This record gives sequence, structure tokens and C-alpha cells, in this order.
Amino acid sequence: MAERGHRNSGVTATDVARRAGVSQSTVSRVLNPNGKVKVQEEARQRVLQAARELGYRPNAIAQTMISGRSKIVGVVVSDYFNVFYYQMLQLLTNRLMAAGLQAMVFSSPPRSDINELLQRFYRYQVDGVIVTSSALSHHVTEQGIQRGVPVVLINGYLPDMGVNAVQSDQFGSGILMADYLVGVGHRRFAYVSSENSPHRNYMPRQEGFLEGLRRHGVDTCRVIPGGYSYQSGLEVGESLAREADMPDAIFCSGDWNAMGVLDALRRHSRREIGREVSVTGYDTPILTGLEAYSITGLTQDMDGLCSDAVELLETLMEDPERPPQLLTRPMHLTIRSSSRPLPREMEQKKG
Amino acid sequence: MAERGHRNSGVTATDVARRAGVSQSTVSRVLNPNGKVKVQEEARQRVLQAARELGYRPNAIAQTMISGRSKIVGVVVSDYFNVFYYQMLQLLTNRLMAAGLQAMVFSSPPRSDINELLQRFYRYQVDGVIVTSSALSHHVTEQGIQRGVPVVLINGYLPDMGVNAVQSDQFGSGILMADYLVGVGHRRFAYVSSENSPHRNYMPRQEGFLEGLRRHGVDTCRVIPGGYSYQSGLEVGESLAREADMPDAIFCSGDWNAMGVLDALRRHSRREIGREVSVTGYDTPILTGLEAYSITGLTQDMDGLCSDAVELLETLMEDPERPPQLLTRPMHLTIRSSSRPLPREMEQKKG
DNA sequence: CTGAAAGCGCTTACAG
DNA sequence: CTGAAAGCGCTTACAG
Repeated sequence: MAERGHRNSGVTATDVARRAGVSQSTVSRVLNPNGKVKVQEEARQRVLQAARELGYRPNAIAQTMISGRSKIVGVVVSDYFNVFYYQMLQLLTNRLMAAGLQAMVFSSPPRSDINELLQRFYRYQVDGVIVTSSALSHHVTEQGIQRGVPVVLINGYLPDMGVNAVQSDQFGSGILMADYLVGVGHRRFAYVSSENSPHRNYMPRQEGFLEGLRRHGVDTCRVIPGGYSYQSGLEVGESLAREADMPDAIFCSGDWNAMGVLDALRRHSRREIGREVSVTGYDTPILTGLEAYSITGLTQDMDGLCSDAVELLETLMEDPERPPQLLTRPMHLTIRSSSRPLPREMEQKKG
Repeated sequence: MAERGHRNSGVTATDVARRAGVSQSTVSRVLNPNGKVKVQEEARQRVLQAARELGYRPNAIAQTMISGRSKIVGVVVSDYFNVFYYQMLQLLTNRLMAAGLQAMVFSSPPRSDINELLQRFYRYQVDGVIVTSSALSHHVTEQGIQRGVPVVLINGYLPDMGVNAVQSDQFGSGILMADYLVGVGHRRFAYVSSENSPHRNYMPRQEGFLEGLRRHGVDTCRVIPGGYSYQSGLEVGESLAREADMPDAIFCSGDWNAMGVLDALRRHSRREIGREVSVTGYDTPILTGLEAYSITGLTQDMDGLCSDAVELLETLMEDPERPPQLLTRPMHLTIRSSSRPLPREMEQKKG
């Protein structure tokens, strides 16, 4: 006979059955309305009451054993870009729980054997995996395919692997920014890139911006190589401030470097920020809270991405053979005081 | 006969047994070295090879069924203080995985029935729970006790419930700050509190600071009621800057309000920050990255807290009857340019 | 409508 | 040392 678990894991369906004077099968049928079988109302009530009295909850592990579905979704996170991804994880977890799923988080400590850890993770029979980190997406996807577990990547599309993914429209965000900056009358543009970023989202932003400018007949835009950091933004800003004919619209690839550029211009340039010169970038949860830097920025629709990811995963869990999909969400432009207001707002101010 | 799971969940121990020409029991014994039983070397090798060839991994769900231990640890997070807790979650997950445990995250979406969700969560037979959010600690703890699942709270000690917890030494951090500020020659002190915070960590900080000052014979310290936000810090700072005899050391209860105070003083006060007046606060991951605000601050030893939490949980999982413990970690003071340097550093500068 | 029984994939006494 | 068997808590055909 097998040894009982160490913990008194509590009330089972058999206990409920005994108390209600029915068989364990009947208990199961009452508490699993998905079965097509009907249970006599009187028995049903007795079971329900017994279950309530005993505080019975079906053991999800046992249910997983027999149904083959754990309702556990693996969520893979990484160390990069901490701040941004916290909110993501929060939103994802909420969405998953709302869909009746549980989030099991996987994260690989530095210097660990990723595949080794991933195997341990997959042993829990996850029904699906959502990857929020491009760093690990390759490993996870491979193992997922191998095991027939659907994988959805967020902002980490792997073009070659025919994988399911949701992402923000990085290219389109560049277009949006070009439309806006041209629309408020700017003429001399600069894009501050972050060339050393390990993140693959940056090039499309730049390309979209340049393309957007082109559509407005603007063929020149300075592309200033920089980094993602505040410090590198400071340096770029200081150097720009010294120029006699500096750009009047500076679009930064991120949030930190935008803050750096802004601070440098505040200190070293006479031009009025938000009127003579506009500084724009991308939002992360940091910027939102920091009133000191009221920077116009493009924001990802994180909750939209998360809900897309969960929905996509749900359809894949139903139908694993479905051809891979790539869903794209538009980004949103929030205009703040670091850049020129839209014409309508200007009129309102004049009036 | 029960229906097979939808997914082809893969290779089982029986498959390996067949291939290796042994019984399934033997396969299990080879792959579970914890059993006291020895397996003949030759059979052992055959099993190992067959397992390798088939890519066999034991089903953790089945193991949970029979052992009664899931090796899943529930991690409860909340919406408050996003930025801070992300790093925590990351560190916790890493620590858990390093201990051979999996993290299942629980987070309650706004307007959801917490107890309802918690029950769903506990159904997965978690071996223990770590709570990083004081908001939910009460519910979780109650259910945990009811189900005999050990619960460890991080920074959310519930004095009445005899619960296990790890925390940073908030009171001690106030003492540390008093020692430092007095040590570098300050005389007129102010503490900027955040009275509206739902967080219970703030009072001990203030009490520690006042007690620390008292130990140095300083009996007066202005306590300025404020909020946790940047904006409220700005307001406090502006009002202080107007005073002829303003405090020369301003200790803030948080990071955002410290940034606000600093910005206000930069703009509205002539006093040199870091020499004539010191502004200090608490660190979160934000401040670390923002070179623009080089603020002296107290930091929690987050990784220490996480490792304490995981270790404590492990001992509780071994011995659930162990009396409740409260572990306390000292905080760490990092001196930056917003406050006076230590004497030794001053001498170095002079020399 | 309902109960007895099979079986999910494992671990582990029990008997060789 | 090793295999046959029990059993973890469930769901669900199968036979009344």
C-alpha cells in the first residue's frame, strides 16, 4: 500500500459521497456540470450540502491526471527591462486567472542550464506557455514544439519558426510619431537610436519614423547613435544643445534616453521645450508616475497584448493544429508638455 | 475506460520499461535515487539509455498524486507598488527554482472575489505559499492555516496571527539614517512622512529615526505630513525652501517624495544640496537607474529577504509544527550626492 | 438516474 | 535485486 501524503491534504470526493449517502461518481457528476449526465435533484442537493459542510474542493492535480489538462499556463520572464515587464506579468496573471487558468512562472537564474530547468518546468504538464522575454523565446519554443505544447510570444516574434505571437506595432508607432511631429509644424528631425540594445524592437521604430517622414515629403532625418540609458541621452542632448541649427524635433528610441535629452536641453539650451523644440520617446510605467518628466510618448497597449496572448493561447489549446498567427496591436500616442500641442489645443489656448 | 488526454502527453515510464526490458517499477527506482532500494548496474544502464533515447521525463503531476507533495509554491502578488515588487518576484522565482520548487503566481484582478480565486489556487496542492503583498496576506494566511499549508509573509508581518514572516528592519533603518545624518554634522532635522500610505512599513521608519536622533541627544525633529507621491514631495520641498531657517537634513519616507523634495529645493532654494542641505530617502529599483536623482537612500536586501523566505518555507514544509518565526534583515545605506559625504571621504577630497 | 470499475502515471511496500 | 500490485483522487464509459 502506498504511503499517505505527509500533509493531511483534506476532504476528498469519497468523504463527501459517504456523508451524502451516494457514490463517489455521483459526487463527481454534481460538481462537474460539464458532464452530459443529469443527477436527480434530491441527490444533487444532498451532495452540494455535504460538500459545503466539509469544505470540499476538487483536487486539481487529480483532475489533471485524468483529463490530461492541467489548466496551468507557463509564463516565462527574464531579467531584462524589469520595470516594464512587471506590469505585464501582473496583467497576464490577471487575464489568465479570469480565463480559469493558473500562471506558473519560469525564470532562469543567471548561470543556470536553461534546458535543464525548462524540462523541470514542462514536467508539470502545462497546457500552454506565454513568453514575455525574447531572451528565452528560442529555447522555450523549441521545447514547446517538441512536446506539443502551444507557445505564444509577446513582443518577441521569431520569423523563422512559424510561431504564434502578439506584438505592438513598432513600425506603425514610428509612423504615428512622424505624422504628429510633422503635423505640429516641425521641420528638422532627429532620431536618437539605441544601437546596443539587445532588444529587437528598436529598428522598426526607426524605420517607421523615417518612412513616416518620407510620406510627408521629408527625406532628411538625423539618426543619432546613442544608448538606451539616461546618461547616453544626456550626452546626446548636450551635444545637440551646442549646435546653432539644432533639430527642432527629437524623437528618442526609449524612455530613459528621452529623459536624458530633456534634462540636457533644459540645462544647456535656451530653446523653450514644448514649443521651439519637441522631445518625444516611448513610455514605460516609470514615466507615467514621474510628473517631473512630462514627456510625449508612445505607449504599448499592454493589457491588449496580454488579452490577445491569452485568447490566442486558448484557441491553440482547443485546436493545436491551427496555423500560426501573428497579432499586432497599435501603439498609442500620449501628447504631453515636452512637445508641441495639437493645433486644436493651441487654438483653445489662444481663444 | 477513461478517455486519453487531448494532448499526446508523451513518453511514460511504461514505455521506457518496455524498451529497457524491465518492469515499470524498476524504471521508477532508477530515476528516483531517493528510494533506498538498489538497482543492478546493468539494468540501471539499460533504463538510463532507454529513457535518454525516448526523451523521457517523469510526469510531475503523477508524482504529486502519489507523494502528496507538488513542489509548487504559491507566490501571491498584488497591484501595489509595482516597480518594487517586480524585482522581488524575479528573485523569488530564481530562489525557488534553485531549491527545486516551482512558482505558481496568484494575483487577484480588481473587483474579483478573492476567496473564490484563492480556493482555485489552493486546489493545486501547493506545498507552501509566499506572500509579497500585505494587501492579501490576511486572506491567504487564513486559508493556508485552514488547509495546513505553510505560509511565509514578506514585509507583511501580522502580529496577531502567529504567522511566519521575513521583513526588513524598518525601525533599524531609521536608526541608521539618524546615525549617519548626525555623524556628518547635521543639526536641524525633518522627516517627511507618507501618512496616507496603505503600507504598514512607514511608521517604524519614522519611529526609528526619532529614536536614533534621541540617542544622539537630539530631541526635536519636524515631522512633515505628506504623501508618497512625487507631487507631494514637490509641495513639501517648495514650502521648506521658503523658510529662512529650513532644516538642513530632510529624510523622506520613500523614493518618489524624496525626488520631489530634491527637485523643489533645486529650483527654489539657494542652498547647495549635498553640502548645506541633505535630502535622503528609500531606494527602489527606479532610483538606482536614474542618475539624475542621485539620492542617498536605504535599500532593502531583497535577495536576502527572498532567500530567507524560501529557506523558512522549506523548513516549514519539512516540519509544519514548528513554531512561527519572524526573521529580520538589516537595511543598507547607500550614500550618494544628495547628502553630505562621510568624514573620511571629505578628507580624501581635501587632501 | 446511478453505482462499480477502469485508468491517468507514478511510488513504494510486499513477496519473491 | 526485481516484478506484480495497491493506491493517490479524480472522470467517465459501462451496465444496470
